[in-house]
Amino acid sequence: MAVSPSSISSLELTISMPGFSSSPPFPSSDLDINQLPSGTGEEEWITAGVEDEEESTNGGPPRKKLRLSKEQSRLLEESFRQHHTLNPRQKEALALQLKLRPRQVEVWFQNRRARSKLKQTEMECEYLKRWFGSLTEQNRRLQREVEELRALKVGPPTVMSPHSCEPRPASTLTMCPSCERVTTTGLDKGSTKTTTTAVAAPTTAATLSSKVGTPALQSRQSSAAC
DNA sequence: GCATAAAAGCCTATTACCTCA
DNA sequence: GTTGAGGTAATAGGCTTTTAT
Repeated sequence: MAVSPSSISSLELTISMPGFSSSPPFPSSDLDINQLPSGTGEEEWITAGVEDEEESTNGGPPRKKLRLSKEQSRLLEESFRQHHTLNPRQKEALALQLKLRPRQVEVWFQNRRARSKLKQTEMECEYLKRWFGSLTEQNRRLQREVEELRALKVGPPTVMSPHSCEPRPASTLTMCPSCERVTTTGLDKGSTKTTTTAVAAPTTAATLSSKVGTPALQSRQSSAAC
């Protein structure tokens, strides 16, 4: 599974496979994530309120939550568009540029990847729902069609067999009960042609089916046994 | 070369905090 | 002023891959 990160936008809906380069995590004993970076500039730190005093009296640092500035967010997004993962150098450079700690940049990228994936999953879910709906509709239509054909009760066209000189059906339409596909049995000895009526899956579905078995794919796989 | 432990890096789930209606 | 929902920074734990022995 490969993805070209360079072509991915911030809300890209392709599957992202993370790269394998990032910096080692900074243990909290080495670097307190809530500690203000030296020379802090643009980021906005918010103190949490009442409990802070209790914590600070207990020896712990007051809890603070970082709010990234618009400019920091913009730069991070821009960077994310170029790479979904950062190698240690990139992370270091970005952290320096943003006046953040590398760990914070790393965390931001992790969360950003998670958000991307969530968004993608939601859209895939929507897509599959719609696809299912259209397949159901098509199935209904085809079943109606079959019923109508049966209702006609017209005998199939006959031809003369070259061997027995007896009339026999030119072809017979049958439907597989499990996969509900129409099978045409022709004249030739043992020639059974299966007519595929599957809906052509759009590109997105093709992408999906590479990850999970789509209904069409599963249908195709199951009907292979017919 | 093979086995194994440690390190590194990522993902996922969750928490904690903030903002806003 | 209070409350609940939503957004997001940060944490914890687990898994996979890489590296050193």
